[in-house]
Amino acid sequence: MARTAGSHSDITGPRVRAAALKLFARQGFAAVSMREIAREVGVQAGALYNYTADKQSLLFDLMQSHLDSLLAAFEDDPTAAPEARLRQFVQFHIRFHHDRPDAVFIAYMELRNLTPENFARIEALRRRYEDRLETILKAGVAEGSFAVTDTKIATMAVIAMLTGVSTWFRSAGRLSLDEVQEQYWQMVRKAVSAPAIHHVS
Amino acid sequence: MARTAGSHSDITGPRVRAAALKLFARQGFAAVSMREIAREVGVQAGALYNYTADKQSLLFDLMQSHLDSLLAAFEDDPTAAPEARLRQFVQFHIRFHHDRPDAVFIAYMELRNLTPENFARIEALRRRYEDRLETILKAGVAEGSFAVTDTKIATMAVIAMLTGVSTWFRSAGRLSLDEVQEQYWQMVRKAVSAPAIHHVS
DNA sequence: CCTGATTAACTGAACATGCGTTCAAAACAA
DNA sequence: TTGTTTTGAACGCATGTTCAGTTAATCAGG
Repeated sequence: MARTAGSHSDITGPRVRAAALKLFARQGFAAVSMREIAREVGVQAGALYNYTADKQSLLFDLMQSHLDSLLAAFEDDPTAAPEARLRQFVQFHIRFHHDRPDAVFIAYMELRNLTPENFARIEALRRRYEDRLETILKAGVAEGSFAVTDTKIATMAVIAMLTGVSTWFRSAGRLSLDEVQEQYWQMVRKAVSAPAIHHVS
Repeated sequence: MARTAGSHSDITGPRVRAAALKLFARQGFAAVSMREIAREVGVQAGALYNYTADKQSLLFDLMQSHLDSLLAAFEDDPTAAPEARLRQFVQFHIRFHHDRPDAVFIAYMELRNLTPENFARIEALRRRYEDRLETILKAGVAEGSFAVTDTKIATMAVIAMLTGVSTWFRSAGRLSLDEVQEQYWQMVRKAVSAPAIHHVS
């Protein structure tokens, strides 16, 4: 046997990526074999090499397109108030990551399985995303509405806090995503705002 | 050849655990072979099975003892002010995790490589640690010094934020760990405190 | 609408290598 | 001498990747 009925690269290609995404997220890159991906697609292992040079490239491509779409999706309005921009960032980050749990998981967990060159490229993309947030924080500090000692640290703290949502949030749980977004926004807002001057009436 | 000079289980045992900790953290559980661990110890692969039933148990033991020592090391004073207790938690968490980068990495990244039973036991330990923080937050809310809508969410947010330090902090970097601890404490304090009533003079 | 040639997609077997684990035999420690 | 610790070989099976061969889809010309 050889070519199978209905086979077409426009169809199989995305299915290979989807299967790899799912399996890498569930089991980890190193624990997934090419034969396992092939089985998920419904194809023999050899056929995968029409769609990727090797296993490593498959991982890299998944990470790269995740970060590309992350950067493309976030819209920031530099003319808006820093607090509004930050609120937008918080809500966007939580929503975007919630919608792509597998890609998020891979992008954070499988960095060590990248070759040094690929790692550097992924890190550069991640850095660009972090810079988008830091730009907002800097604007707020310059304007006086935010008070953080070090915008780089605050950037890392906020992103870690927001990304952590995906480790525990379940749609079937006690809270809706909207409620979670709102509560995280309140915490982030307070964390970066000027400290309270308690007005005792 | 068989038994080697100087061999002793009191020595080899800890070395096996140390080698596994190091390699699992650097390359991931699935990517490390028993032969690789053995080579690091300076022994043949078969000898490892004097110290662990199998590879899975080795991972579980490392995670369990990490979480055991985490729970044992954190000292909370229920009679102190909630803000002081929270400050203590923040500083402890950052310091403890900074001192054990490999164990932290494994405890967060390799959960999916545990069998269901082992996973449940590790999760229970983690939950107990989270509960320690939530207890502090609840005390502060009851007392009125903290203002968070949901203490469970705040707990997860704070822990994610603090644990994130280990993803970027380097001792050789721009900031000392003391400075980082202080800045994170300020952000956490503000995030959970009652919102500012801006006093315009 | 049919026929034949060409191209694209896939199979299945093979390659060398590595895997976790077991165990009889051997050598050291007490 | 007894008991502990390690070796080294072996087990069956899985790994990523390559490739000649085979079949389905596509296209050209009537």
